[in-house]
Amino acid sequence: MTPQNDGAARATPARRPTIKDIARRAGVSESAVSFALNGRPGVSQGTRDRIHRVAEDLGWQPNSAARALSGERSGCVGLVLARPAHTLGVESFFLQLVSGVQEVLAARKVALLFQVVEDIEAECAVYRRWWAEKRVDGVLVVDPRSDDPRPELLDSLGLPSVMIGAPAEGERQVSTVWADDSAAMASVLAHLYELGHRHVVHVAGLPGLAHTERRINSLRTEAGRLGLTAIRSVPTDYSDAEGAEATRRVLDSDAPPTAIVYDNDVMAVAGVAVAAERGIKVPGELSIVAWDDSALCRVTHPRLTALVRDTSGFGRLAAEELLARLDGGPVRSLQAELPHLEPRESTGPPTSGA
Amino acid sequence: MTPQNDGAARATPARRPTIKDIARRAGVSESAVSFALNGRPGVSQGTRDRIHRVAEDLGWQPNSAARALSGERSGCVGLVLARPAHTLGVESFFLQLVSGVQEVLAARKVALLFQVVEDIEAECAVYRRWWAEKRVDGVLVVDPRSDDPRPELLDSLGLPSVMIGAPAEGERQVSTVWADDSAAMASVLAHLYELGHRHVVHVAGLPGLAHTERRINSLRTEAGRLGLTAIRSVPTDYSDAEGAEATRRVLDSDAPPTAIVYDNDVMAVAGVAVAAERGIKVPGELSIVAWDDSALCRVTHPRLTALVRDTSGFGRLAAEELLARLDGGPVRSLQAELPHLEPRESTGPPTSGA
DNA sequence: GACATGAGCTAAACCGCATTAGTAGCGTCG
DNA sequence: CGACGCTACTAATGCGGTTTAGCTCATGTC
Repeated sequence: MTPQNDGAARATPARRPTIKDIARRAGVSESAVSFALNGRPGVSQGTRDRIHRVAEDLGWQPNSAARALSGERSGCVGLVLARPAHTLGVESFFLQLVSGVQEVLAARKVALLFQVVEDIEAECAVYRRWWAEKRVDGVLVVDPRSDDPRPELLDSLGLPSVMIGAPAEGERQVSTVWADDSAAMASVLAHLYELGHRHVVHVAGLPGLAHTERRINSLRTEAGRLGLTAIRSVPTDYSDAEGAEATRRVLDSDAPPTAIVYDNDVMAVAGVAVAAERGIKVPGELSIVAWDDSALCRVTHPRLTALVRDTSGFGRLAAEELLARLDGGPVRSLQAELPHLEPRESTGPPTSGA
Repeated sequence: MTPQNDGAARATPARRPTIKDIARRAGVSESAVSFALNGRPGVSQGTRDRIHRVAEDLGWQPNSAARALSGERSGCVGLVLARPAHTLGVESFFLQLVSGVQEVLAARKVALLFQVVEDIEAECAVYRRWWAEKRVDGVLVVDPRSDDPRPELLDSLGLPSVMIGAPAEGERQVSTVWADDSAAMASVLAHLYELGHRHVVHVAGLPGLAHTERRINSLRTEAGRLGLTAIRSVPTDYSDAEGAEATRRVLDSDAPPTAIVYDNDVMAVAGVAVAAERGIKVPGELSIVAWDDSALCRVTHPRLTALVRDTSGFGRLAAEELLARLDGGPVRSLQAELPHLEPRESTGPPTSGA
């Protein structure tokens, strides 16, 4: 079509304008342009306006590399997701989180560098590389663990960072944004208790994750407070397969529970499927609660009672905190809005008390 | 803990080594270092080895900004996802795609810039900005539309790009990586036809999307070939809500279908829920096929017959093509492996032929 | 022995911007 | 009226690489 493009050759459609071009057109020096465009003093209002007009005309945008090289900032923040590829299943949490993050970052013209890796070692390697390459100004860290090597690493690299999901441990230079899983678990158990459930099983997520531990501990504490003994948590890897397997195991036990709380939506749905397989009525014979709401929970039959969080709000909060850190703000620990329980059709009074 | 860190102040943990440091330590000029580290001629093997050793010792990594500024490349490619925030529901497709993309990019030390925006106008604005800022070397474009403004824009910007999902339209300098939706739809219809279905409804996705159009057209063509008349497609926005709504409508019609093909997994699951609501047996009275497999399809009861694609393989292919373009390769149109149908429990012969 | 050749290296320019250190012009003050 | 300070600007430098031009020395050639 375009005759000058013979195969591999790429056209050079329009040279990017630089401040030099602006300087020439406005009849001033490059420094004056730089001052004007960055709102620094040293230029008269008239000249400033003229420079802005010319820049606008030319459609100038700062070359991010040049800015990163001379200034401090790269204008990027990073997010690494460490998950074995096969685990990247149905997980609405992430895209929602990221969309919240973007909302805040985009407004400040900060880009998000995203990387998916296999495991936490690879994740640490990415941080090191990004740091060495000076590719990012800071990072958002997800899936905090109970014995997490990342805060120390990030601290030693001096890479500003925000942990998403768990309150700080130790005295690291790492902000945290978290939701109160303990209180949330308490509210779930209270809901089930009020309905009359005395025997509840918690199908938990990965044991290494900090929020898993907190949910498990909270469940134990609250059960003690209510005088319940037939309460326990069983660990899984969050997959539908293990969720189903755990469900079968607890239903097969001598004293099956009257309610199950699942640590994510996928496992909860898998649990419903197991119940359906066996002809167990939900919520008549078994009540089910999903931690984290999603389309999934509204799509099954019966629709699932779920713990709703404002995930994208969570992302916004985290991004704001990271930007604040980059601007020299203090290390903080921020708490997101408390999740609330959305009762739907999968929970009800047990038919026969234990 | 660390006494020198008083609040906002960030520590400077270790200066990043530069080629200057390497040059000094190796007793050569900076240019020699650059030549050696980039495998260019002009340095003896001995010196080259020495330089490499020193670089290794110092843990040197090229500063991405500096490299971007002097060289051509920024070492980043971009991916923009245009979705209204509330649509970011259960969608395994993306994370899987991205994980495949990363696998290839990471091996070449190319970073992925990721952005979620509201709509396609915002998406175009992001491309313009990235181009002007010289932030990315190329982009991956998803969700091709039947009348898509993006290829023209990217072409005019001279931004190397790969469209994921649809074959090229027109003569743009844009590579495409796509799956044969037409053939896939034909195989789905053949499967249902063999089982005895003569009345099939296709609950389609967004009408504007190119692959939606191709599926619809293929369905019509194939139905014609098989002599079927009671075949149609109904459009939706991919959400579980519209999927359920469409299901109710077609089941309420005068001549309800014996099988429904859904354009994604979420809607298929919603369809199963609607059937359950009404006591319609799946697959006895209604067969259901989901386009795109996911944990979701294996988690419901009955488990869904689904069209399986190697999504992360798709991502790998796209990333490889983009890297090839960046290396000056020609614009190509690559076809991914044909999706295959995975029969599970949601399809079977209809109880009474139409 | 004069000269071309090429390998191996260095010096210097450059990428686009930010920033620091001037400098010219001008009003003010003692 | 010269010292001083202020405003509005320019020149120069640096960020960390890549790249081009040039320089030196050994070797080969007729």
